[in-house]
Amino acid sequence: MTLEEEIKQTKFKSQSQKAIINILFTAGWIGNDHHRFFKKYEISSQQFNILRILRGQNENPASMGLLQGRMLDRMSNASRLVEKLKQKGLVDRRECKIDRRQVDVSITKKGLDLLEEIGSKLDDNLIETITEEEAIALNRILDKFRG
Amino acid sequence: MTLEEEIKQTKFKSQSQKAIINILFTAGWIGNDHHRFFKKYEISSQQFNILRILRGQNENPASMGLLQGRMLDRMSNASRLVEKLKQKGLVDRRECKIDRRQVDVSITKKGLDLLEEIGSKLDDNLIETITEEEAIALNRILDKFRG
DNA sequence: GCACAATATATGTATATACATATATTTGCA
DNA sequence: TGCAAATATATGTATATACATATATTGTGC
Repeated sequence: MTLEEEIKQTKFKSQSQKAIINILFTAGWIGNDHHRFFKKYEISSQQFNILRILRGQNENPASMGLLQGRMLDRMSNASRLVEKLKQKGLVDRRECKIDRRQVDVSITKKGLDLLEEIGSKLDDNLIETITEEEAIALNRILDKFRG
Repeated sequence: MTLEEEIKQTKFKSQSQKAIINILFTAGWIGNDHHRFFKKYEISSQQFNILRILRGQNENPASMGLLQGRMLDRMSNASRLVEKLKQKGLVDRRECKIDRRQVDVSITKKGLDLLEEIGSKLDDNLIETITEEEAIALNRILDKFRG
């Protein structure tokens, strides 16, 4: 369905203005898909994002600041997400010995197992509707869009 | 900045997988911009969206169902957003005489004045970084992406 | 006409977010 | 060294969302 059909709006001031709305709408569409997918594993997509960043650290713990810098949705509340993950036993959080303001966050065996279980199912979930060339063009234009 | 620089991630399974992350990241980027913009007017972007839909109704009231169908972020809670707007005097909500399950929601003079005040400042806010041709390509690929 | 299904909206609960502010610790500089 | 500025994290508050459920009203098949 075209954007016009989806939100029943026919007039846009420009293709750029329409693109903005299209990006927001498509992100919501993907977000709903992810939300439903992760529900099976009792985590949110944001919590999954943190787990993946921690795995990428290869044994090195991450500080809250590092997590925030790599998260898709920036700003605040890495603390609260880490707290949720800790309650589920998926991460460890301990005081950083070198700088006691910081905390060392690391993924647990249970967290790694969960990531393993989820595996590639996430992306398999989305059928490939666009070609490699289109994906490359999309990435280029989005990067340019953000300036 | 490229997506890789923004989220400090260098490996993606495919251009499509990268595009998904890019769409989510860019939508968050736009969302932050909108959030800051609308703060000046003491409404949220979702509340603004509802006001704009109501203005598009040209005097005809809208039901909650109609609002939900046209919102960017679907599902539930049009009720709560309308309640917020009503408290600010920007919309009216009354029982629908024909079907008493429904409610007739309409924009007030104050609501129209606010939309007028915001005017075109919203889009002026975003500098045009991509060309018309790129915007057209972006819209086409996003529509195709959603299937 | 009436019982029951379908529809429209509202609300309770859990989650996530932005922003402001609070607290603890470290750094830097006179 | 001592003390203010900077930094890292945590938390309070308001907003928005998904989902489940509740309530009121309308439609339908018998």
